[in-house]
Amino acid sequence: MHSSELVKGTLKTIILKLLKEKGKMYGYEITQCVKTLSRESIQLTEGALYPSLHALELEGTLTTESVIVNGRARKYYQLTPTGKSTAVQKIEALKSFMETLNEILLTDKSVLKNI
Amino acid sequence: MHSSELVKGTLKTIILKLLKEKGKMYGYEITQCVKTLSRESIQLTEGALYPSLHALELEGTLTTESVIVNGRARKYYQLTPTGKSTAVQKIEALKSFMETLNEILLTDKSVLKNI
DNA sequence: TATCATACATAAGAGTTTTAGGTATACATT
DNA sequence: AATGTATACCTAAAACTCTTATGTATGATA
Repeated sequence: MHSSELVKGTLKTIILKLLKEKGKMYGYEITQCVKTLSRESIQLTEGALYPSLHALELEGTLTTESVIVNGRARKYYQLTPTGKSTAVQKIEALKSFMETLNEILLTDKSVLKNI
Repeated sequence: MHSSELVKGTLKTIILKLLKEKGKMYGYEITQCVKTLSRESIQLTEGALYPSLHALELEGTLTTESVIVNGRARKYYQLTPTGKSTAVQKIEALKSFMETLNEILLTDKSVLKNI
């Protein structure tokens, strides 16, 4: 299981990535999807997920649509047009950050000697 | 410049990685080293760095040694024996998390359809 | 004699997550 | 019939960490 410390900074980007690919998803579906994709190593908590979704909605990144399926309420989230470009930007920013991190993690003693 | 949101979760691991490679470093040196290694894209703030260093010291991960160099005080930090294994674990955990993230970021519509 | 770089540090406020709890339906098992 | 599990939403207090702003001080440079 990955530490929640690490997941924190990437939560919004993960949500945006999934919505970008899938079109629309509901909260519970997002938790299950992340769980499956991460091979059970990321378990989003609802206390973190829902406030994030609501914040993204307030920012204008997402819109919602409530429907009843099998007698239960579901709230689908999908990207707005501006939300789509936000998603692209956030995803690129994360990739870029990961490249930087990789360089740091590959740094060894001999490289550091010259800095 | 990478968003501080992303740096947050990885700050301690970055510190531990540098100390593991370099043996001992002082606070200001860490900020400059990260700045250089990241090609100016990560600028650690002192308000985040020092509390983290102090926390790591309290946890028993680091020990400190104060010295005067060129008339100015410096406080060197280095890993304790347990700190070394903490560092190795944290670094491995970060690598593992990055692999998981990569898988998520590479996921496309067709893969999600089957989940 | 300013100003920049070096070097440490902290505190109030801001922001996010954790933890714990609440509500509710459908379905399978005991 | 009752219980448990999975589905599905949500929030609030407390905990945690960072940002922002500030403070102290020395050395070098313009």
